[in-house]
Amino acid sequence: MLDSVDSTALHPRADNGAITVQEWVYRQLKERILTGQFVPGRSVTLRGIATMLGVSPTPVREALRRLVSERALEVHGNRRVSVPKMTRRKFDDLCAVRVSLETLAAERAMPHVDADHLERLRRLDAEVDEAVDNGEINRYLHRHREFHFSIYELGSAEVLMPLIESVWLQFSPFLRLVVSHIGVDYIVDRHADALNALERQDHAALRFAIEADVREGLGSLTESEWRDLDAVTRQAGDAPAP
Amino acid sequence: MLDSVDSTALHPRADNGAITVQEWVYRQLKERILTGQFVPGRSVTLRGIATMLGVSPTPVREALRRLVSERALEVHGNRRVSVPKMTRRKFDDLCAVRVSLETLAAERAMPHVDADHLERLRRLDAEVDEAVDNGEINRYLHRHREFHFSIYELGSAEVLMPLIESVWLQFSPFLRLVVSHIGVDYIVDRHADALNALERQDHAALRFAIEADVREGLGSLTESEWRDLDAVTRQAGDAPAP
DNA sequence: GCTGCTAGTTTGTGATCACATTGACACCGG
DNA sequence: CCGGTGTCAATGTGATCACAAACTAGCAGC
Repeated sequence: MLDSVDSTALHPRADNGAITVQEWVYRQLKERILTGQFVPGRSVTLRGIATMLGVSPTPVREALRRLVSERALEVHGNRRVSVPKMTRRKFDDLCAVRVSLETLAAERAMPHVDADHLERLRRLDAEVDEAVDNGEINRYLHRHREFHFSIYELGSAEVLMPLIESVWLQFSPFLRLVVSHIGVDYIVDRHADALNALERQDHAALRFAIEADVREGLGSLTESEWRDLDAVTRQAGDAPAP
Repeated sequence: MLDSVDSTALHPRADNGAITVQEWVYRQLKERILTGQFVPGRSVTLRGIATMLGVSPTPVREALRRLVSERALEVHGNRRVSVPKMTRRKFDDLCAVRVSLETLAAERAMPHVDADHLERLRRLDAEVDEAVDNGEINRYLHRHREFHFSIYELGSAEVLMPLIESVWLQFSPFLRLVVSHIGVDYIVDRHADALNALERQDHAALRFAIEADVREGLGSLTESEWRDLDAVTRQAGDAPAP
């Protein structure tokens, strides 16, 4: 259990900042999913998580159900829950929804963006590029996510953000799988275009940049790469990503 | 408790079709929310639901958390959960997301629609009109929902449907409030246009019809109507809709 | 050698209990 | 008459327990 990753990951509830155990477990699992530490196909057991985090099964069950609701996990007929596997069909749907939702979110964020935000976004983008250059997968995934969400959260936090988060939760384990098996080198992004559009307040250009960023990011997986990934997920019964 | 509404609402788990109590509770509450039996602002207590449905608090808590995840309910700082109140801001966001998601879903459904589906949709639309003419609010809400979802479920069930459902869960209590306080007479829909576009396989016309249906449906609430609805929800501590 | 059955283990589910926190309401002092 | 305070009920939370279903493994029989 050498993968105790995050800031708030002290011991079970050492922090005690008016946060419930269930909420804590939920955030732990969500973070692990978003950073791809749960590989698609991996089955998640209730007592396993409970003992891993040092809590009772009750709050774990609630956290798992929340994640199932958000489509980050799925339940099978056996009542077992696991990280959903990716299919081409689902991948296409996710891309389409990402385009639809994230262009809308970006457009809505545009009026609220100011110089400080732009500066912050540029810094994040620079860190993304840096992570790509150095081949730092974890840092790339973190910054990439931070960049996108830093835009979207400006406009409409209440309605759009949860939906986009749900899509990312479905997307991320697969993304992690791809970048760790195919490499981070082929990653292309349109962050610079998006930032310029944001600065010029150009709605159309922003939409185009976001759409291109989503579509080109992983849209061009070849047939053989799909088969390769399929083979990887097939043997995934356990064991988190390296 | 004279509002035991639905088909599957026998006694607690008299059916026993390999369905968990938690799932049953979830569906019960979801149905009640979608049909507007929980008015915005109403606070929902755990033990209250538990005794109402004749089960223990445990599965109720899980069902509530699922609904919170789907934004059908919200938790306050007090840990109390309630049906969220609608704001103009949120309403606008919901409309924009509905347009974005549902036009996409309709477009994706188009290739899969055949004569049987069209016939079924026409029948549903006729029932919607009939319900409007007779002022049958409950029937209207049911058929209206059935009409839309019958289109969307054709195309992409896996990714899009849950998102659309989440939006409808946020939308429906308010919709019920509106039609029951302002009347069902002013309701306009573009179902006929959508059906024609579907038949002609006209993507652009379909998108336009869906967008118009969403935007015109409740988009034109006047200032005084908003105030009126606000006054209604303000006094909503308890008591389901009539 | 392979299939089918059976015992033991694992896992999810739900009820119950104990505890902490919140909210309500009456009471008391000003 | 009003505001503060103490008490009690109500509520959410989480651990534990008992039970049922599912999976595993081992053995017998064909």
